[in-house]
Amino acid sequence: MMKHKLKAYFDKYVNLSDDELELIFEKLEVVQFNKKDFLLTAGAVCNSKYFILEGLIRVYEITSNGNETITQFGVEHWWITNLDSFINKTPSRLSIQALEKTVVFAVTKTNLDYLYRAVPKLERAFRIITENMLIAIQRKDEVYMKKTSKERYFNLVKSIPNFAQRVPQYMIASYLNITPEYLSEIRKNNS
Amino acid sequence: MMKHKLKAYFDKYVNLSDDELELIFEKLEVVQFNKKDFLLTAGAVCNSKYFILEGLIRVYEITSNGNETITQFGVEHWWITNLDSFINKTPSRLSIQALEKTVVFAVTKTNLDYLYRAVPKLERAFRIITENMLIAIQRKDEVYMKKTSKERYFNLVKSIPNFAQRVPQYMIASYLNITPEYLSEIRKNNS
DNA sequence: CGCGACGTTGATTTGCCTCAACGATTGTGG
DNA sequence: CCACAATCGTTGAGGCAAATCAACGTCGCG
Repeated sequence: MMKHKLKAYFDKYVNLSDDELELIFEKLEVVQFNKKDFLLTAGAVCNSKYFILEGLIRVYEITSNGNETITQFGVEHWWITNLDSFINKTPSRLSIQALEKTVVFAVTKTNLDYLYRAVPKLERAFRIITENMLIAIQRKDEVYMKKTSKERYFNLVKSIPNFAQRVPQYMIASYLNITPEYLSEIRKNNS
Repeated sequence: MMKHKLKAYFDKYVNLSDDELELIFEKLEVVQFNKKDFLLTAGAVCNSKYFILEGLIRVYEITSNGNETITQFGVEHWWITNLDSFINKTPSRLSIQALEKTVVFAVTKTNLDYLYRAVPKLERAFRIITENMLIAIQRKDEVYMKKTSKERYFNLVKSIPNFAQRVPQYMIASYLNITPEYLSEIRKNNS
């Protein structure tokens, strides 16, 4: 059941009483998205954080020269949002879209700010979660700044189960910052 | 005075009472580093976070093929640490070094964990600070993933005052992930 | 069935690297 | 305080990874 999943997740960071868990649960909304549905469309302000219960999403941007570049994929148990837009209430240049049928907890900024005050332990949990995201992004940067396209590709497909099967190749290429043509060549020479 | 600077900084995030500020101040240490001194050497565990009061530092790594690559610069009012090593107590592959005479507040993990409990508002402050760092690194990634070397260079030098004067070119090149030779060419064609 | 989305292949171009050599500047020991 | 070495920046020749552009095969879906 949903509430149980939430408890199991937060237990990794803090110990919540049943009352605290209940408070949090009341302020979350379970939302289901179908394939190709948008969690956020470019131009809008990102008003929610999403915790992915199941499914797969992508975060992407249409660049000035008109082609889309994917900045992030999200899978089960990841928090996804446009943090910049969420915090600063600025219009998002990024869009967030479901690539499969996806179920999330959505929490609005208003509700989250309320919860931080009502359940101080949540502040701690998100301090730690955010730190972990920072570490993850720094590790990713190490790979993406210093490694070749080939290494980045194999690093990615082995980090998410069945990734190459779940996502079209041109999206993987976009995320890796290489052209679909070149990714095709990489795959040909290594299979 | 040092304590005043600290108060002004945290006031941006939370309102601390004089008592709370005093508690925090007691657990910080003011440390001065001379040019070329190390705040952290590769192989050691990173036991402190550093808040730069004045000066300039670099974070860098010696890669497997023997040359150094700079992953971060830090200037006044930035928090610097190897977060991965700091949190997980793993040996750091990164080194942190002063590029100018640099004065910092240093806070150990033990003291910071103590302070989170003694001053819950600090948890909030660092939740927000960490979120801001995440936003900053995401913005940096946008530039570094999608832009040419030339664009990255001019983006960097205009973001930190006098940066090109304070840091040798080969370090800037390293941070930008280009060779010193190529940076030289970029500069020749655009001045 | 036909159309659009996706992947592949090949020819050409380009951004950036490698290697080597050479000024200019800095700093340090005699 | 000078001399020499080390550090730093520049220039040029040649090479490679990856992009661009264009064309074509294939598959799934309306």
